[in-house]
Amino acid sequence: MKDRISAYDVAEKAGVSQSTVSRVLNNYPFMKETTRQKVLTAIEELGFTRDEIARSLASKKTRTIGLILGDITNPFFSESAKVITRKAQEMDYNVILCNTNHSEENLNKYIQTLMGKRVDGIIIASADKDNQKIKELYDKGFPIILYNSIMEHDHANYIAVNNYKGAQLAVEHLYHFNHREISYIAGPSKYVTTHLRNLGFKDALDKFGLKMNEKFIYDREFSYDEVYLFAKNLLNQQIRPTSFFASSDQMALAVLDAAASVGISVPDQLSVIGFDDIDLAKNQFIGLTTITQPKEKMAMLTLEKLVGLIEEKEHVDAPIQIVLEPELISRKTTGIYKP
Amino acid sequence: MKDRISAYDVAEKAGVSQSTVSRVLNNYPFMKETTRQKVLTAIEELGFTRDEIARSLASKKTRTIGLILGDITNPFFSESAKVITRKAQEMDYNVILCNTNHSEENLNKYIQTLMGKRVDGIIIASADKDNQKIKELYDKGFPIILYNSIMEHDHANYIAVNNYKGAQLAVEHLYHFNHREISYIAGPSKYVTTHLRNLGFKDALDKFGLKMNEKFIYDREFSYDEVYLFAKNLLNQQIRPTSFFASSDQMALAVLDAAASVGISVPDQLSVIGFDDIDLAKNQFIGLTTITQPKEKMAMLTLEKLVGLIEEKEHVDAPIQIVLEPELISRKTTGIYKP
DNA sequence: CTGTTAGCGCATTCAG
DNA sequence: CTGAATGCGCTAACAG
Repeated sequence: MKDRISAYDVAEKAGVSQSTVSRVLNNYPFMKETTRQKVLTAIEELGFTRDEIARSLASKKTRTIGLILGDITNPFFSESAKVITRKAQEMDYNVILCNTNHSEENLNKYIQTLMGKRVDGIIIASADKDNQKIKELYDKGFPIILYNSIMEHDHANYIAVNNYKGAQLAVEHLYHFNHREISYIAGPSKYVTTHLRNLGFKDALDKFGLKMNEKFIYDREFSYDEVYLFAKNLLNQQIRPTSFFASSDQMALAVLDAAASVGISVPDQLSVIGFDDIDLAKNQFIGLTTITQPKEKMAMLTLEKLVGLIEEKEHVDAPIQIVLEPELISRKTTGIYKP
Repeated sequence: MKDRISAYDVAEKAGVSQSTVSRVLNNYPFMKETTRQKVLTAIEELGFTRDEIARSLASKKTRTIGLILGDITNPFFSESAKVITRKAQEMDYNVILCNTNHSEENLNKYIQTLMGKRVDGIIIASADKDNQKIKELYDKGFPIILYNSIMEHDHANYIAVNNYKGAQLAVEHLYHFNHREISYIAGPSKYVTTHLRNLGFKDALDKFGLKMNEKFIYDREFSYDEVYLFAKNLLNQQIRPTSFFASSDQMALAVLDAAASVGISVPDQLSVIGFDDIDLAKNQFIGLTTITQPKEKMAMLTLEKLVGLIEEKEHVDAPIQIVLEPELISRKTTGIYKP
């Protein structure tokens, strides 16, 4: 690889100073049009592109944001990431993608790395509720927003759905379909979002005078394989639930997988409801009943707010905390229970 | 935000020079252990983290690679991205994710941006077969590898499956299941990979003495909605195919969606086979018959080779061109055709 | 309107 | 084994 062409080379060729080159690169308005053109043609002829690294060092801005998420293969995350990266491109930002596999150790490591890379801001889509690094950054005034994640403490910006209500909607739906034995794939309560869903689930049960069967509750890690095994095992018991509420569509898919593996048909013998409304849920071959999260809107909002924090980080008086409303979409995987 | 702590601050606190701090940061071996400790504790106490931007400028390495792909919501890409990012983290590289939505304009823009950001290398997972920028970069000796993408010309490194054979396997399978009317969701021939699959498809047809019905071929963009509409329309005709071969599982899903929408049951009335073997294909609720790509292996290889190019880019004598073998996995969406 | 100058925070010679 | 000096390629005052 031959040596890079610098702004000095361009300056020399155009017969101007390097700072003039810098000015045209930055669209400085008060310039003689002829010199701008001279520089522009020199840039063209040399095939010059500016070194963003040097630019970042000098300007203290990288126009890069970090996006940390739990699992990019979960459509909820990839669909969100798609919106965020598109929007970012429109706003002239790049995104560094970090996949934690739901491990807090990875999360902290990635935060560290991203800070080292001097990103202008960070979006975190899977944060443990008591993570200290996030709190520290927030308190320092660093632009950081949680996407569908909430902290125990109030030291954070977040944009999320009303998870409590979402869970209630799910239980209501199942109850009205005559289900009394509901298995709940909750996920670990180290996330506030799942914690809130758990609360919503329990309160809804109470409301309908239903008792909770601890054996029907899965509260371990978000792992497709583990949930699959859990569901399969449950479905093989004498006394088994008539329905499942999974706190993500991905996990609902694992339940469907398990049901198919033991020959239980959905929705005739088992109802399944998810959470997220991933694109696949709409697929009529599957038709997953689920709770919508307004992903697109959430993702757009998150990026807009983040860029807002980055570009005018004066008034960080109150945290940004937005909660959107979920909705139930009934499709083919839930049906009326007939004993 | 208070001012950053620099290596000078650390140096001062430790009573050494900045270059010494730099040495411990870079694990320079020939140092007095006591000074190293002094520096280390100073770093600890100050909570110093080095500025990777400055480091990059000085060292001319960013330890960042660009990953350009067509659509992160297509599981084939997100599953590949997951492997690549994990592997990258292990090798101490970061990845900037770029989503082109299959537009060459975006592709070129992203390549430009990434070069500006001084990434050490680029992986491209959706490249138009005659893209000039890729050729230029390759010819300059810049580390760049195509992932499951091939160029018309030979100026490129790539790692891909034998797409030609994959398509043949699919047709063979369908043929042995008595299907004679096969619709093929090909995708645009601007990609060599799809072009090769098209060839494989046609040759297999010839081999079995089958005629190709042009109306059964979809050769436009990879768009879920368009494929859905195409398939739905076809399935509503008097004369309709008895089977579909889709050149990605994502598109196969669109076909299943369309079939469900018109009440055609799979595999009784219609067989569907995909390509990629995304995780979801294994889901027994769906059970998509498909052609495997050894994603994991391909992704690992790609990153290893790329890092190889980056870190020892002396012997770039011959291009890296690796072709892996696909395999057919028969599941539930294909069955024997009974007229 | 444009040139000069001084950093940005490190890595990297070169001395010692 | 360690310090001083220089520069990576650009931005951002400050002059003029």
